[in-house]
Amino acid sequence: MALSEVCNTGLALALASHHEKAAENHLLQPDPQEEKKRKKDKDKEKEKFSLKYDHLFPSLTLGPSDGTYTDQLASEMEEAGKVSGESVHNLHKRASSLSAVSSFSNSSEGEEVEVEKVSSRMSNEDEEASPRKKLRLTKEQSAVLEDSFKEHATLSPKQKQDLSRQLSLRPRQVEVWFQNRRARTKLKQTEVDCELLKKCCETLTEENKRLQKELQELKSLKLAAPFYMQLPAATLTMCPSCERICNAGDGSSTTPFSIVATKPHFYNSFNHPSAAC
DNA sequence: GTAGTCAACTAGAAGG
DNA sequence: CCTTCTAGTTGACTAC
Repeated sequence: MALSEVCNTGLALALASHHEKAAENHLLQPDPQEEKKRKKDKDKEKEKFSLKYDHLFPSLTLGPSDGTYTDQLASEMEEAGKVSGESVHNLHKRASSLSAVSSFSNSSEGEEVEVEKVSSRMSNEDEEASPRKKLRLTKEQSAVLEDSFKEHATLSPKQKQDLSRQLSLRPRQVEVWFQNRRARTKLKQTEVDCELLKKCCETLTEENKRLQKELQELKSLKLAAPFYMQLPAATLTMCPSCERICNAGDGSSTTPFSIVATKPHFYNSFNHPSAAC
């Protein structure tokens, strides 16, 4: 989008309006450089994570132990809940209160390892005992989610189920990932829009300065040569963009700046923000 | 120590 | 009423 287009829209940015959602996906393909950096960081992170927690995996992989399978339980209960009409949220709470275990996977050299860890989804009374731990999605999980997000920024229940199965995540985790991803996308778009507005503002400020200067010049010209004063005021107007004097009755302007030239003479801070600068 | 990132959470609105 | 969404927040973790 050209800067001039932004400016000509009256600077009105309907951020994240529904009709923009589709466009967002195209606008916000991850910056390759940033993506590289992120990958690098994630690799580092993964390596460290593996080193840090690998020793825990065997004991954590044991599954139900004293806690049963919260993930499966939650998912199964979620499925059942759809039938019975019970809220998923409550089901997760119930599942979590039954067992403080959730699963995540960590890949090591392409090998997917299923682990169980202390759940981040605790009931209030459990929270004190074991505070939530940070779950990091693996590179593969993130990649699959990203791919899916590129196709659809929102999830259908079926897609959610499919992804959760494919990635060994709870449907809720997939859902949350998409929510956060949309939020990040929107934030990024807002930043881009802010930059555009900033540039637009700078341009308009410059234009305003130029016009002020021009006005001063014209005033001094008027004092020096009062020729124009002798003509009826209503017949003369100054076109601020093409820097020439023209007749107000003559609508056939040939200036390339037709927008400015056709409605040039009334500036206010509403439709010309720079005038307020 | 602190700023940044991100998964997970909550509250409230919208839509069915 | 339930589900799903956004906006804002929290807390774990990392990099500097």
